[in-house]
Amino acid sequence: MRQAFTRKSADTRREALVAACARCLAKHGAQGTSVRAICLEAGVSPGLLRHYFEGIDALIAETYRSTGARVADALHAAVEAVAADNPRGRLLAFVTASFRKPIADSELLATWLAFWSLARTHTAIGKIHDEIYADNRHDMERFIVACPGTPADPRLMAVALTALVDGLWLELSLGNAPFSADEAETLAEKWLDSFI
Amino acid sequence: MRQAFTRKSADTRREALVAACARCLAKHGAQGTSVRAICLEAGVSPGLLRHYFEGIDALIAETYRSTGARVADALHAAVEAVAADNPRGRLLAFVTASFRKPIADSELLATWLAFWSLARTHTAIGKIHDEIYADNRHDMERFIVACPGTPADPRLMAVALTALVDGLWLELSLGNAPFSADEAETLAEKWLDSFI
DNA sequence: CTCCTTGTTATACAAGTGTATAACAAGGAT
DNA sequence: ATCCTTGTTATACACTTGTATAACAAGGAG
Repeated sequence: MRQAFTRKSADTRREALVAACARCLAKHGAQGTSVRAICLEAGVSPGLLRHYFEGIDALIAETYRSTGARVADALHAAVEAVAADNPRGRLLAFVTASFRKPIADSELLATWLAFWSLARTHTAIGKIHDEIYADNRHDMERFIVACPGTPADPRLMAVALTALVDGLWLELSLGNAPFSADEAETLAEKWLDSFI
Repeated sequence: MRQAFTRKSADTRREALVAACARCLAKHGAQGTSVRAICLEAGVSPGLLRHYFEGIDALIAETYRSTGARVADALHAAVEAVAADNPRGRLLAFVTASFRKPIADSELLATWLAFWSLARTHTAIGKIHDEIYADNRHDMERFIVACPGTPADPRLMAVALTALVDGLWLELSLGNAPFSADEAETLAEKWLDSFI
């Protein structure tokens, strides 16, 4: 006897598969993320994945794009919570959002680790990575130059601040970090005090 | 006909397997690192791995320890190249070594990504990670307090500097970074200027 | 109602995975 | 020389992997 199934539109299915892929990467990491695991998570048969995507790599690439957008949205939401006439507060909000949920999150890190691994070998995914990071750094730079007392080289400042935030985010998300989210926030603020 | 083989001591074989595992992780990433791939790399049959290690996870854990020690050695070698009466120069050497070979290296990053992935789920590997990072941060703190004009909270300073270095190292090693190793060095120096 | 398109499943397949096990070979002890 | 220990290989096994393919079912068009 065949399993009953509901017929859905292509877009809905693609989105559902991307979401399932993200959940899978988060739960089981890159190792445990297979066609079967993803489709089980999506409540769908393995064949359907290949009906909508060229292969599992294409689905992961799409998931990278989607996850990157979700992160960027969360960061911008944090910024929008601060008044427009407080550019320094907005920059600080953009930065410190990385130390709190939903950005600082063990499962998001697991997803990101999988992306980094693939970015190194798979050039298509490498391109997506470059885009996401270029966008992020561009945003960071924009928020930096919006502040009064803009430093001489905002590009380099954005590079440094991004690296600092990434490093702190990584350790917080890995767990067992020898510092708290509050301390990370303090450090970021101190950094701003000295350079901007 | 059986393949000719040379009989070796247990220690030699273990080290050879660890080295092969490291090369494998570097070349093919976590995905492509299997018992068979490692043993092919070591020029040894698959069964031998289980003769010396409880399983592939135990070998990877040992490889993590070994690679961590190799990195720490490289960092300390950079420090020792600077005169003992120049503590600030030694700290800077410790920091900037991460932006040069052999630390800033795409294949080392691939290895490290595999470790991070496993550290999240495998608690035994997580412990090794914590040890390695605690050691590194401890060294960093030691080089910081050795400088004249030690800041109020050297622990937090070490946290921040470690995060900055990690973030810059990560992007440099991933490739296509929008900044050079020289610029990373400049940024680290600027950081020292402001805080120490 | 019937046909036809197509979303969806079930099944099959070849290749790869970690591990278990027995046969083999090398070198020292007797 | 012979035995015995043990390092090492070859092979087998059960399981998972990504993918291909044919059967099936749902819903609209005629």
